Amino acid sequence: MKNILFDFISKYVSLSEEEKNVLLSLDLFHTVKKGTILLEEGQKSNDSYFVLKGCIRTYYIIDGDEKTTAFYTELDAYTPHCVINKAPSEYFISCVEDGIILIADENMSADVNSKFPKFEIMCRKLSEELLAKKQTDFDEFKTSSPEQRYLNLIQKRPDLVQRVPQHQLASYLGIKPQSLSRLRARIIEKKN
Amino acid sequence: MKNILFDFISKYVSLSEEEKNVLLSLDLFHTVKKGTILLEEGQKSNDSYFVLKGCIRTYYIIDGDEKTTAFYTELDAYTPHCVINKAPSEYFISCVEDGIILIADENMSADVNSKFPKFEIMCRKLSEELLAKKQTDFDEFKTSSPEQRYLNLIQKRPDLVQRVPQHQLASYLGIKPQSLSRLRARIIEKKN
DNA sequence: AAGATTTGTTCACTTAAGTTAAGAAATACT
DNA sequence: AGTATTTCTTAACTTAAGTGAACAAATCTT
Repeated sequence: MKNILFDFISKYVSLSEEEKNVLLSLDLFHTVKKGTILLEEGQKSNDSYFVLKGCIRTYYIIDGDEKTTAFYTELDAYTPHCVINKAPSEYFISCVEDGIILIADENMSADVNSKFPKFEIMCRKLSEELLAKKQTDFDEFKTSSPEQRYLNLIQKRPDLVQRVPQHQLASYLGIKPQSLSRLRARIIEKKN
Repeated sequence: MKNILFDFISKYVSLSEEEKNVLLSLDLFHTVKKGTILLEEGQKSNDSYFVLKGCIRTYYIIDGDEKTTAFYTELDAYTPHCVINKAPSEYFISCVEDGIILIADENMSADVNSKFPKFEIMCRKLSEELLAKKQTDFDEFKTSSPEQRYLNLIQKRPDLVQRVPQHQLASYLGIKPQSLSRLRARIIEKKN
């Protein structure tokens, strides 16, 4: 797990042994069980996540039912909105599978960032990159139909379709579970 | 214009006079005419934008017609994806109105960031904030209907509905111009 | 293993968006 | 000012998503 983390970091900055040891002294790694709720609606939090293994999802409860809006899997980093704006969370975060998650408290990060400017640089680069990518994903979503979005998902994140329940995928695609079922049947129909 | 910029920056870090002077020495401010194209599809660029006055939009050309996916107005900062991934742009950026735009070349930013860690911190905070907000906007988009999205837009960015052509708004809302017309008629109908 | 719950599919019906086309209104152009 | 172009609306028709319900399949639970 350490290696996975350091390999990831090395894409942004190169760490000395000392810096690596500082990170390892922080008790960042957590094993989580499927179904564990990491954050609840209404709750405040200072935790950012980095998925080493497994899958976590964010979901809202609107009119009584779940709307899943995002999945984070291996090597995905994620800071919830409530950490940034210091307000109660508007959504839940839970674990789709058993996994290993790195959890970094904001005070921790601030500490490390002020001691090692390298981390500050890494965080900036990573955020800039994720922001650009998020915007592109959003663009793609806006400019395509549910069917195109599903086909696109099969291409870009084929694992998700396997590891995540259909009804969660449906809201991730901005539609109802029944529509996803129908849409899939339609695609198979077209192939023949 | 200088004051607008420094007021904005002061929300993230406090600058010394020296640091302010460094910024002002960089020839960042540009007046732009409505219709000016800042970036074309296929083109490479290192420029980030900060809108002091006016409105810029990003749009794709898909099957021959424009799909507008984002608007940036007063105090919005924006770095195109092609700057981050060093690849040719997949979309255009153009000016919706006459305006004043701050344009920062990446070399410039790198220079300033390495001389003044404060800027690095500001960029990290700003990116983190924008990323969190973008995700929330995306969530909202996914979990609502075109009509809800339009009503939401009237609440949150009422200026946009005034200053931007309907057909650009339509693709921003993920629908066709005719559907936006119909949807607006439907809303007015409901009021009576 | 039996029963309960969650998950996924199908169907009939409703609602709204996509499509194509025509025309009105506003804006830009010379 | 008059013409051309762009922008916006309306309408009829098509297509696909939303809704509610029933059922099948898979998965917990005990």
